[in-house]
Amino acid sequence: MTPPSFEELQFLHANICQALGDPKRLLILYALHAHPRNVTTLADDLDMPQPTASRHLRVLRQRGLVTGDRDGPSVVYTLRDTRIIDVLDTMRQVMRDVVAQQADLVA
Amino acid sequence: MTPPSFEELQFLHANICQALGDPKRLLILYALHAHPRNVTTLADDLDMPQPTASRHLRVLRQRGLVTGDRDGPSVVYTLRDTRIIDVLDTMRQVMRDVVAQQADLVA
DNA sequence: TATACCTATTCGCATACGCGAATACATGCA
DNA sequence: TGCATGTATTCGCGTATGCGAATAGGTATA
Repeated sequence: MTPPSFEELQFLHANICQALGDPKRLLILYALHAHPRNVTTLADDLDMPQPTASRHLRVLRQRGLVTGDRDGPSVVYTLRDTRIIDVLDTMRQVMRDVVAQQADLVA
Repeated sequence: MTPPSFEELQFLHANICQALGDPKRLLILYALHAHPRNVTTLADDLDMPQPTASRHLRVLRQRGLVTGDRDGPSVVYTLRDTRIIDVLDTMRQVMRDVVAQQADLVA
């Protein structure tokens, strides 16, 4: 993959990185990866107020990371691209390695 | 990989995601991936003030994404884990696909 | 239309973040 | 010890972001 220009990195930040910039949104992404849900159910499952979940879902939807399909009175939200989960899992592994390496320095 | 708890996601956010939360830091990571550099050279190459580069490097260093090794009067910064670049490249591809899909909706 | 349910938005506030400018700190050499 | 080079930090400011609370909007059914 060719190295990105600063303009592309600005887009990347605005469209993806910024969306990953809140732990509750990460939690929502993993939850929707487990299975799609509407806002009320999601908010209840994740123990957060419905407006909070709705606001976070808007951020994720505007950036195309989740889709919302109306089903009668409710809107079912779905994770659009599972590569996002791959990305987050890789980050988790990197984080673990970093922590392990820092622990070695102390030992 | 087992699903993460909210606590782990808070750590992930604080240690990795937050570090990727500025386009200039993404630029720095790609630049150091190309080859290690000291702060002054990096700032000059990326056309940003030296204190700005130093501040961003501190964020990346504190989270273990880059390392700084002193070499005489200067400190050479190196990307610690190239999986970070893999992660960013995957994000770029996801972004491109999202944009392409949005373009299809208009066409 | 009226009602109930689900979803989205607005407002005010507090917090967090990045920057420019200036400056302090550290290292190596004469 | 001075001096030059390179690095890191502090301060004040403006901006961005998330939240709680309240409320507005939208959809289906009677």
